[in-house]
Amino acid sequence: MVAVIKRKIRVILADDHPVVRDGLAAMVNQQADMEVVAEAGDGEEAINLYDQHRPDVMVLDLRMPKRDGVAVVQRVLEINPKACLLIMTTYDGDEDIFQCLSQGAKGYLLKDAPRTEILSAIRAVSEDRPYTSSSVAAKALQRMAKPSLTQRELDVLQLVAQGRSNKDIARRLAITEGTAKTHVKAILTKLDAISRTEAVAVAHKRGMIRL
Amino acid sequence: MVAVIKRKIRVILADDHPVVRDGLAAMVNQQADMEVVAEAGDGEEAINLYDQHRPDVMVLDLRMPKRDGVAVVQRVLEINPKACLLIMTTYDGDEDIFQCLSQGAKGYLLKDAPRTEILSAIRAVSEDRPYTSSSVAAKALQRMAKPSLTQRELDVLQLVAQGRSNKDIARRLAITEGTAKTHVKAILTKLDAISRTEAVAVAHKRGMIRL
DNA sequence: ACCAAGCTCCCCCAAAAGAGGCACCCCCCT
DNA sequence: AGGGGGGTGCCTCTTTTGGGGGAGCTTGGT
Repeated sequence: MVAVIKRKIRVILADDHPVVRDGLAAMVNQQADMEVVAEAGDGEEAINLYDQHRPDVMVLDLRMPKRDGVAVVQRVLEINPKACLLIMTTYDGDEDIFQCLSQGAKGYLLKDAPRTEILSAIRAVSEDRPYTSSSVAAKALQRMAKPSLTQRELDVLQLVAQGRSNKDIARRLAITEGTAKTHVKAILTKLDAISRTEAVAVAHKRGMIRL
Repeated sequence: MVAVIKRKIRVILADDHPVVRDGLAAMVNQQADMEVVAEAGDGEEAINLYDQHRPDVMVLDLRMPKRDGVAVVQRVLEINPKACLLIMTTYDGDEDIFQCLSQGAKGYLLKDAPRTEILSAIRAVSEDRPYTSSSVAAKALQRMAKPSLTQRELDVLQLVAQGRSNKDIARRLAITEGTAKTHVKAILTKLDAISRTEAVAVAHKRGMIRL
């Protein structure tokens, strides 16, 4: 075996939990072929550090203070369209992952993934190969079949989830109660729910809303 | 300065995310006065490993597969009423932390706590001193004032959160619809909500239900 | 023994929600 | 020019919800 001289994969970690950053850093730095060059604790920092260091891979938590994963993906890809971004989240079924992936993130991981999977995902993404955990791939297919909500419907859904009445929703969105009801009806149909409360449950399970 | 010979604090880590365990393990093992003696990935394992190793401190994630934090606290305190348990969670406002603390857990931490806070919490708990992060202490006081739900009301609330109608809830709990309505009314009053959907939002925010 | 709390059931009544339908306008795409 | 989707508005009708009570029954504690 001839030792191949190769530059290490340079990694930035972005997660708001110091514990998680430590864990990832420990894992990464133990590998011969990769190293952590910076760590960010929120979205803003992640963007700044990406710009400074231009790493081979950035590992991004989907939910972060200041700017969430989606926003960071957008901004970083503006800075460098070839950026290799690996999204990491606690919850599968998070609607935002699809948004990230369709915007150009290269891979997606669950936080409860075993060490080996995390490391191989980083390697894959660093070579510009997409990596998607199988559970996410499965969900993506399921999702395709299901109708998606319009922006307006999402606005209404958000208020429904807060427990607002149709009348209240109408006032806040400056529309009539009848229109609010129309939107709610559309939401119920699309989410295959019988009542607004069930719609909220479904939407939450699919990660379409944050409570 | 005379070096004081002291046994290290023996720690067990229980968390379903390998990454988090790695992070905590790295932090703990870097300290001169503590060491990780075992790691558990779910509630069952945590209980078994506690029994085997009898550590000075067990750090417990509140949300774990098989058995959640509350159940583990209960069981471990049955095994050893003097056990020093440090609860760790992602979310503040999680109702279960109060249950854990009142059952005899010695401390509570948020996962986004800085390293120093985590380490000092472990040291405090190991000496049988309670450690409660200030944000939790504040919430505990607020909580005192608020009325608590009865078990039956929690049963109903759970079904309400799934979007079930009163009639449906009545069938599942083998009571009349009238009684279901009575419970729902009590829930609305106690949670200070106008509609069932708002009640679900409030309950979720307070961590009284899982969706 | 008694009272309080919790669970159960009942009444009436007003308000809200849900189902079904129709219609207009605007914008984008073919 | 035509078509489709999205947003808006309105109609009727039934069902569900929510608010106000009252009233037994058991259980646990004082």
